[in-house]
Amino acid sequence: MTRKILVTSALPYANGSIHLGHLVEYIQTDIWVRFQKMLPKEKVAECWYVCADDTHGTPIMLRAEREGVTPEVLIDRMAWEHRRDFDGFLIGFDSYYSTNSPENREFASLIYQRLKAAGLIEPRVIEQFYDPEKAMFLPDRFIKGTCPKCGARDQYGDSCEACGATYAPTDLVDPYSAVSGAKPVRRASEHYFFRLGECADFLKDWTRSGALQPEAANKLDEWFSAGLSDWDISRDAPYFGFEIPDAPGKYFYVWLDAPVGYMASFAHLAKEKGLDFDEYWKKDSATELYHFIGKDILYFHALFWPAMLAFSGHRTPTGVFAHGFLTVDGQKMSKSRGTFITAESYLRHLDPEWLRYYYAAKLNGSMEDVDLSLEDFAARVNSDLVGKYINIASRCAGFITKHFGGKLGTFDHAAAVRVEFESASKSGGIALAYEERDYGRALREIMRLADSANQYIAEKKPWELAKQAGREAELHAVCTTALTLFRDLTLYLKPVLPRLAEQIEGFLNIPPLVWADVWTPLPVGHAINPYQHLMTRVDAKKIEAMVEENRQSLAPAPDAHSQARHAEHQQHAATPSPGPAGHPLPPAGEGTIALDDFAKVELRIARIANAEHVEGADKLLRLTLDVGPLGTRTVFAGIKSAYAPERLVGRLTVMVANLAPRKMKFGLSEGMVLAASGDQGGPFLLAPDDGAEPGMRVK
RNA sequence: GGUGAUGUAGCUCAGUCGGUUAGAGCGGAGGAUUCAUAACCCUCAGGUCGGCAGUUCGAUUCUGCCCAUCACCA
Repeated sequence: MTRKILVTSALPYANGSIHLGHLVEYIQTDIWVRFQKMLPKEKVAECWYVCADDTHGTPIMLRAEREGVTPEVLIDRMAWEHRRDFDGFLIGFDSYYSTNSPENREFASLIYQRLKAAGLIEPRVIEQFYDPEKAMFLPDRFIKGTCPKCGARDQYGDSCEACGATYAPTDLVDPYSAVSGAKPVRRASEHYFFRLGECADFLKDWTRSGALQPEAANKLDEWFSAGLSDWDISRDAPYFGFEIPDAPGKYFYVWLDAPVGYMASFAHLAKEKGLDFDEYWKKDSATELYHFIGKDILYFHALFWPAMLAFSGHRTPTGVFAHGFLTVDGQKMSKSRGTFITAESYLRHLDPEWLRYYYAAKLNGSMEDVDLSLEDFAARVNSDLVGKYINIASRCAGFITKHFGGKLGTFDHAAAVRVEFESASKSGGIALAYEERDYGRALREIMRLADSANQYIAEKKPWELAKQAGREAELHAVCTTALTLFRDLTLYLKPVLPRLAEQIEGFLNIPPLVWADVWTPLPVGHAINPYQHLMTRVDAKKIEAMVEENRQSLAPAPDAHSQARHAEHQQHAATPSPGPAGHPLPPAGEGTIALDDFAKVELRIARIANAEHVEGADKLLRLTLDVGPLGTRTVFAGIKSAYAPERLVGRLTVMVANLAPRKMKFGLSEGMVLAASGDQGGPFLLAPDDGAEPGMRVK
């Protein structure tokens, strides 16, 4: 039977940059998809890989507000960044879309309405903390206070980092809003609940359908025996998301519409490619649907999501594949240790295929955590890829070019190594390992073959044959055979190393390699291109430089969840108040920064609408800045020594609009104005040329 | 605290549906070689298979307890 497959990776939240933890999943998924796409059409007719940015929720709303932009502007920028990072790591999405899309609104609403019609949505009044100053309800992570158990101050609303206790935000002693600092009040509001408990029988069956890894199924059993609680799927305005049909002021909780993004992204692809959406999503669809996720979001994908799908008349996932977290050198990723490494930063220093290979070598399809040991990483890439695999081509190609005009000869059928390669091909063990997501096993097998190929060369000693007259045919055959073996190894490695494989296809002058069941030598007389270096070794100094660049001694930022994705978790991960999370400082001690680094500073033209002395401050003036469409900001500027307030009112200057607000003795400062100073005096405020308008971006 | 996972050579990991000498790669030691970006090839390292107890003719592999690490507790 011909398979049609749809694959997803979890949607990264538009509140942070992609880092090496995220990449475990995207690389794992991408390898699997690339493998499927290499299979013959009779086996796998289609395999589509879709993903999207997860864009809704309170953290996005507040961050956008803090940066003085609309949420749409923020998520556009993040989507652009995410795409750039994924491209850099050769993640081959067929569609990368957004949950803030018309398709997503449509599907989320449809699913909701069907669940409602099925009697699975129940309104219920609940009491929550409300920030009277910001006029909004506060998610748990935006409430801080003193731990009721151990008395530690400034703990989050759901758990204490000091003693590990978990509790409800209402248990906190002296709670305050992390958004405004105000004391929250309790306020009642009607929420909509998805009656998950009603779906228990269905879910128990689905769990046993083989869609889950054994460890995951065990986990679900725990949840079943604890009893399934209903799920709060609505949030009150203000909220960045989709308003619930027929419920003004109520919005879908971001986690409701996030997985629906899989459908939206596929719908977007289907429209572009002329695919039949319903063939993939209708009830009892014959196609296969797989979700790659981190184990942290198993609850959403193994309970809520299948239930949402099933009870809204859709198909359910064929498989949910959960992976573990990433650790670096055996520990959680840490900003202070410099191991919280962003994708962007990695790419500035190192080759993406090195990481793809290393992760693949460590992945085995289970939920175990994956450790990136930086020392092991370099050793492994250097010895396996460069020393072992690439070396095969490097040591043989020269003879073909020099002695035989770049043309291949006959294949050495008598070689013992041939039997090994042939049986590896016939057994299908490598393919099975890929299919089962046990890439570590696949690579061990491939490297074992690479060892055999090197042994073959060592045994035949082509360099000696080359010196002996009359043995040209033998030399020709040995090198031809070795390059054929190299071609096979490349085929096997192609899902992991797509770019390198493409280069090698060019070098060997062959069409793109696909997964062939029967292993055949390259034809006699086939011309190859001269060998050029295919891969360099990892330089430990570059790793050090990368780690150094990511080290942030300041910002005692919470280490957070290494994998944190999606709103729920980002709420835990992100520092709600000051400081955009996930943005490394520019490289310290290096003379230059990348354009991207500069682009993070949002400079805007501001009109000084008012300026006044600050009571009790020697150096500060309180400026009220008109930033055009961004509204007005209060900024405290240390320019009192050089400017009388009345001289400033009405003039234009330049401000940093996305600087984290800073609480000062005299009030909140929401940015800074730019001024020059030096030995000759100052400060001197910057001013734009005529024509600049308040709110314009300075670039 | 509850639950789950993990704990095998210096490092990163396989493996054992209980059974004579527990494996690989890397690192390290020695040798060989020079085709290959010092790569490759051969040999070696002798690790109480986290600890304790139990089941068994026999356990690293099963059971229980303990310790350590990690994660989850919606």
